[in-house]
Amino acid sequence: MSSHQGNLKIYNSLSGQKEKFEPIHSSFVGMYVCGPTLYSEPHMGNMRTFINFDMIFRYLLQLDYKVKYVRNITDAGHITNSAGDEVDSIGKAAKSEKMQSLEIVYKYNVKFQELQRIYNLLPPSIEPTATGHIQEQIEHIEKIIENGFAYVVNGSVYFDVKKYSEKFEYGILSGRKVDELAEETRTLNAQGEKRFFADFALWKKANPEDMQIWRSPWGNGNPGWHIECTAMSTKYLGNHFDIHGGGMDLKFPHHEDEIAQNCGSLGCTPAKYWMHANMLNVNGQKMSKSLGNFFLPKEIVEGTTALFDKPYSPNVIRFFMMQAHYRSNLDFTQDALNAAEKGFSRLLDALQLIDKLTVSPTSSFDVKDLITSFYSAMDDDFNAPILIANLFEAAKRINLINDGKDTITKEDLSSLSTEMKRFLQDVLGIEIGVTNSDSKLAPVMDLVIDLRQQARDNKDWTTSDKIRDGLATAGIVIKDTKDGTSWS
RNA sequence: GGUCUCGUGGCCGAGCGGUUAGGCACCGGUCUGCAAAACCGUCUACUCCGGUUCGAAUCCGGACGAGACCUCCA
Repeated sequence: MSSHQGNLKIYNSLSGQKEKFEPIHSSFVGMYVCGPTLYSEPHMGNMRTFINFDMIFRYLLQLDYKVKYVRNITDAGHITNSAGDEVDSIGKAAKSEKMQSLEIVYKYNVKFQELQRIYNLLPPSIEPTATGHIQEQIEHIEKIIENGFAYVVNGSVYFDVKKYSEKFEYGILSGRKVDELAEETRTLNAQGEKRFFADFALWKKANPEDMQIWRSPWGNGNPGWHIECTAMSTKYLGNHFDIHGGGMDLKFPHHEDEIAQNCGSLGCTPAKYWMHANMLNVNGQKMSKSLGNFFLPKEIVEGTTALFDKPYSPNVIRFFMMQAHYRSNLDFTQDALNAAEKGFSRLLDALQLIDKLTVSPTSSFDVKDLITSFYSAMDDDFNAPILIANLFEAAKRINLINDGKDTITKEDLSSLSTEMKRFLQDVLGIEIGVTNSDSKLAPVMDLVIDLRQQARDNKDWTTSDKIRDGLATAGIVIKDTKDGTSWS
């Protein structure tokens, strides 16, 4: 049991408050996060959510919790929305790309896995798929019908929100009231087979043109959108588990309906803590596929988006994202990215310096206090921006020690070094110590720098400046320091 | 139309009753053959109007502005 356990507070969307984190089974944590629907390549906004939950996963591990992290893959198209329109995103993609549905999913899953590697996401404990759990979904639906909270119409099954509301409270997560829902809705869409407009599909009868069809007690069809998460979360984490996460936009209706399904089937809410990560904005507006204002996580790394005139490393992007709280909106702009890039390299420079520092018999500042501040930042609802601010404070101290204006003991130095690296690398998931020096170029550069140094020793400024300017044209920057010349 | 969130210095972004958040840029300094880089220092803001309070960016009310959800969405 880590001494740092027990201080964590989490903002629970269900209560709207920060709550002390107390796992259901002492040091075990069950966490379920809604993953992507793989009908296309996940965009940067999608990635932000996964990166944020990766950070949360990492910190929980750091606190020595035994975490079971389940993140699903939606590989079944959902053919209805409450408006009654037919929207099967995967089927649509399959048709337009002339592939089978699972081929589409496989194709984009390969890309998604690659993105996870690029952005240094830890693999979840398990990534279950919707199509692999059709049986479990059917069983849940049967139980809901049995409990009287769903009805069958013409081969489809709908959740009965009115019946449910007699015993449970529909809308506890999103704050919506069933009686008000009717007036709230801008346009009352065709209810079709539904008894009440707020009812939602648990199972939908197949259309002849559907590409994926499953057999069920109600005939051939497809599962509804929400039931897959209920089936998979309870299968792998139990009826009631610790954390359920996802993007803010899933709060309603998806998470609300998950709660209803869980209560309707098992009599209890699925999760103790609900966490919602906020959206990524582009020019103040939510990045989304439908708005078309998105770019892909690979494009920004390769520098191929029109939005930015240069590529950024995945580390810089992660660092940039971690400078904003997971519950806040974040605007992606070139200026902000450049600022993050500079700040990040400042932090890296300090970390490179840390192992070269000379130690003293005493420390001139409270190192333990500084380290504690790393933990308390993260304990306060995963406040990564504060953590980073504290890391910069540490970086400043390192520089001051280097300048002889601060002192540190051997013991303090070693724990500061360990903790800084731990938080940057293991908690924030940002790789440090990456050198981009080309192995073939390095000896050439050594030679060039040596020649320039000779010229400088001879006070031949014309030659030395010519070398410096020439390299600059080639994109190589020469840095003269006290300890010699370096390049990048 | 309904529900909700938010409006912080040139930019990004924390804080949410009393303390310098932090980063980037600017400016000053150190270093340097000159530069660049690096490091140190400085810069003290909270949309507006009322109210509560000894004290408000932080709480309450109002105005204006922005965004999210209500339809597939991370």
